[in-house]
Amino acid sequence: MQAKEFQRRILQYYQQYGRKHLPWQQNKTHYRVWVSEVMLQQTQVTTVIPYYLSFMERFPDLAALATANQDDVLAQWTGLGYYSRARNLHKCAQQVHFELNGKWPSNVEALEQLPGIGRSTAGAIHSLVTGQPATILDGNVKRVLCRFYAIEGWPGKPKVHKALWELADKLTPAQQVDHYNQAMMDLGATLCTRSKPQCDACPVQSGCAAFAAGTQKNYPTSKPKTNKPERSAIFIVAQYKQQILLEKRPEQGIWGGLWSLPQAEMDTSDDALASCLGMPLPPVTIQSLPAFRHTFSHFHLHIHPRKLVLSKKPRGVMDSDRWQWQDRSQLDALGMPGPIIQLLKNMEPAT
DNA sequence: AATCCGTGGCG
DNA sequence: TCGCCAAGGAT
Repeated sequence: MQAKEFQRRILQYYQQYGRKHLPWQQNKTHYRVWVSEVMLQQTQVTTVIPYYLSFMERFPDLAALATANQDDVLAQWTGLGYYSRARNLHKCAQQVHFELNGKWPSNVEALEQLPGIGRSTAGAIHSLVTGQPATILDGNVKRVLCRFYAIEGWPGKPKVHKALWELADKLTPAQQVDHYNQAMMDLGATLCTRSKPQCDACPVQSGCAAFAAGTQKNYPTSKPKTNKPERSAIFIVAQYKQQILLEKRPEQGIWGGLWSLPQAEMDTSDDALASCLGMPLPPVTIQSLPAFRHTFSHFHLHIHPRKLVLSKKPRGVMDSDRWQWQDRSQLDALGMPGPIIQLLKNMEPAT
């Protein structure tokens, strides 16, 4: 099948079945499309929608986001994952608002220089907002292309990745690129799905190499397996009256920039727990709460909570701005990891 | 180039 | 219960 015919069918598919009523497809602006594209990185539409609506209510425009505190931005992102996206989103807003006078770059190359915007996201923003030509290559497009051309090899491999970009470039039309790109993502998300693809309804079935061979399920080639290591840590729930001691995590690393519980090595004794927080007084009680496991993108973490009920609020090390006592009823005001929120929510109220 | 970075849904 | 992976980018 020639590129022209492929494009014609994809555009026809868009007319009939393309998604046109997603929240970020209404009142299209750079700001609204950009926020949606970043939220949609590695994240499915149904997960994003409630976050997107809430985010737009809290930060209706670029100025609102650029002038907000990072804590407020991360609080909106809580539970969505990949928190560097939120930090970069905030940085990017500040750059465009303060350094570019609110004017978004008018070409893909300049868009790609902004924090959190890579090649595919830049192409998506540019094409979807302006309608001008730009290539995208997200997970949906990759899956469609891998099947259509029966491409062997995991798409994460640089060689395969490069080949996919070249094919994507070659197939992208000069006209109606916004419709074409949207349709390719819709096709991948609704018909050419990972499991049980609905090939009967596919507009490019007749040219699909995988369909012809009946090997749709073999594409894209899956990632080589690597076992995730198991890690364990003590999480300290230091409670004074109705307040919990929180520690802001460093920007780099897991849960970067979020407020979490102070951590300790597994072999830390109960006596050492209090002192490692610099507490002058021993806590009234130390109680072990049920451990649970949380899985990240690349390791498992066994969380062993220790509850320390304090009779007096300690002073000292916690005077730095990375420490904060937060009222239990106001935990959602800060960006916090989902599992930590759950842990604190499940805990019985203090006596 | 390979690794790091979350979470939820699915079979 | 568990492995897989989904609208990727940064280092």
